[in-house]
Amino acid sequence: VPTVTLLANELGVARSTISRAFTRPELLRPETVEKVLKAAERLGYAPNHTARALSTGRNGNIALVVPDIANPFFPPLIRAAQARADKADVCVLLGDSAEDRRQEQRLIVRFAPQVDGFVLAASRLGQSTLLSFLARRPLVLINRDVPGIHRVLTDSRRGVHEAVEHLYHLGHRSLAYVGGPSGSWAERHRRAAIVHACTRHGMTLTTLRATPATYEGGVDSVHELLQHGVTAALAYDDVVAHGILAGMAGQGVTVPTDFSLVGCDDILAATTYPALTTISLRCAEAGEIAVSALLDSLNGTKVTADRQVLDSHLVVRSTTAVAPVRAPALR
Amino acid sequence: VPTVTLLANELGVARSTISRAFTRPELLRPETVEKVLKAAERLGYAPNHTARALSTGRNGNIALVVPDIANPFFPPLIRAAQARADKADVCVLLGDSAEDRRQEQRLIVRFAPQVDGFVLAASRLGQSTLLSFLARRPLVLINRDVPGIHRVLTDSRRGVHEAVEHLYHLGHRSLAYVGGPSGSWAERHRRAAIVHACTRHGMTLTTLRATPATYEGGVDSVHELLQHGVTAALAYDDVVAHGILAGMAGQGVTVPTDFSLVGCDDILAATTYPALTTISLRCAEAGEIAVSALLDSLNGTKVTADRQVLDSHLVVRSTTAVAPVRAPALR
DNA sequence: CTGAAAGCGCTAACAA
DNA sequence: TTGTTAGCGCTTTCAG
Repeated sequence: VPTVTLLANELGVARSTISRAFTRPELLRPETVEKVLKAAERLGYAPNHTARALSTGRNGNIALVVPDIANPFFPPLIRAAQARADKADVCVLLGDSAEDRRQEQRLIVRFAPQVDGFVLAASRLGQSTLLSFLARRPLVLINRDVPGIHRVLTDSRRGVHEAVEHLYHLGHRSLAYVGGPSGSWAERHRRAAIVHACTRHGMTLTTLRATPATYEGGVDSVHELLQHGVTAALAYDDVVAHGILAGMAGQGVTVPTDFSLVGCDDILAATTYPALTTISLRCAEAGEIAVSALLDSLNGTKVTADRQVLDSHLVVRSTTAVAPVRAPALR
Repeated sequence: VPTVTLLANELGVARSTISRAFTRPELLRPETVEKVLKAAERLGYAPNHTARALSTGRNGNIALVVPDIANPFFPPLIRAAQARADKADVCVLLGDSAEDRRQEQRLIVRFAPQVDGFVLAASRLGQSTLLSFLARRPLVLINRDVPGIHRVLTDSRRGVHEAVEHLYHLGHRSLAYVGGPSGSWAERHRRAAIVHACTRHGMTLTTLRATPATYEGGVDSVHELLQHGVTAALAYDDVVAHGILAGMAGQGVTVPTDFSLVGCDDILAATTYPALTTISLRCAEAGEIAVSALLDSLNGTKVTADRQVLDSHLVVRSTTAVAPVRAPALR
């Protein structure tokens, strides 16, 4: 593996020149910089972050911890986060906490010595625990609202409002909310938004819960859903909605003719049939923004807001239609 | 922050003694170890991993590079890889090459100095490039078959064979293969397997290609697919199959009554409607095995095989049925 | 603008 | 069993 020394000997310059070409090129003559860079390219040289870390005290890594990589909500977020970090020449250590707070804590402790900061998505950790980590390392939260910690939140309120309004205009008057995990910030947030929107539109609201909040949980929830005599439902997220779609088909209920359904997150894009009407949540962007915020705080750039809220909007596709004359029931 | 030097001076011993107390305590007199540990505790000393890495050349990190995190094929693989690494107290640096070989190469070069080895999934890089990286760092490939490099391959042959047989028994005699990206190892492998299986069963085979190999590509391929007068299709992967399913529904073709469809990978589990008959490929396991192999080679444990092939099998769900009397056509 | 030299904190021969 | 002595690869004063 090539090092500064090798490169320096190769070019007949000092090691510091190599170093400067990468860290402070403005101190060098442009042609020198170019010469070094070209040689680096040719010999496959890249600065050793570990060595740099030892010398500067910063190691150019950040950690990203998510509850479940396999949940489709996260890959786009991870991807955007990684791409953003990459632009700043920062590497991402990825952790999957398996939705387990103990595991999450373990990962954080293990990552801590080799990262400059953390992005925690949908953290399950308690406020005080989080605050104690903040004392050690810069920290940015996604979809977890803890005062005092920089956080980026995907706010579904506007989208929920638009969805309820959309359904109202289609003639629906009774709506069900198929909720998700009781511990999650997103769930609390979403539930509150929908209660509010329904009150405002004078819609009857029934709430139930998909357990677990997965495709299967969605399928299973259909049984209960059909007993409530509602003509439409809003699901905790797209995955649950997708399950409901399948469950409905299994019950011979045609969506959207017999029943209207709205998802949340917009992560499945149009990959359901019929294509899912959903609340689009800019969740990939949340990953990018969180990383940017973390990077800023590492660079000492004073961050303006420490609570960044990302707006949402309704995307109408093909699972919502005019309310049926009679609500579908179990057959 | 206390360092070895500080601690050593404090205790009037050599720095190496401090070091040994933490890394090879069996070399020291127990009372010495205890003395050091107690002083460390008192002064709040903890070994600096970065410095240790620089000195030992091993930093307890590995890199995992995938072409696209958002492709549902990878999250389970990443998850399994991360879990396996975690067990060995090793951190995973994740890279997304965006299906771009230049980007892949960039990531590898950037990661190289801070990882002990690489796992490259579905690499797009040329053989010689790969071999040159191998010369620098241990390397394990997933679904890329390069002699001389340790690789783990998900072999779809058996599953393809079972699928063709299954369709044959259901009365199908003409089959289409909707292929994927021409550069990919999986595509070449799968295509060869299906050609072979069809020959063996005396089935007529038509091959086309979903471009791109995505849900949308699958949807789009339906138009061409219906012009070939086949009664069944095998898709490059589950994502393409999922698209075909939607495209068929859009064309008023009922699956499986009018048309039978088989996916590949088994990553969507049963989250399509109807639930997809598919070839199950143990791809998560591939991630775990690749990491294990890499870890073994880092520990100097001689690896037995350098070409690990994971078997596959057909999982019959609900998208295959008795062949229709007439092949469906465009309407 | 570039070179020389001194570490960053730790580990690992080699001695003693 | 413990100490001595070199570095690991990079950054960073300080000179030139």
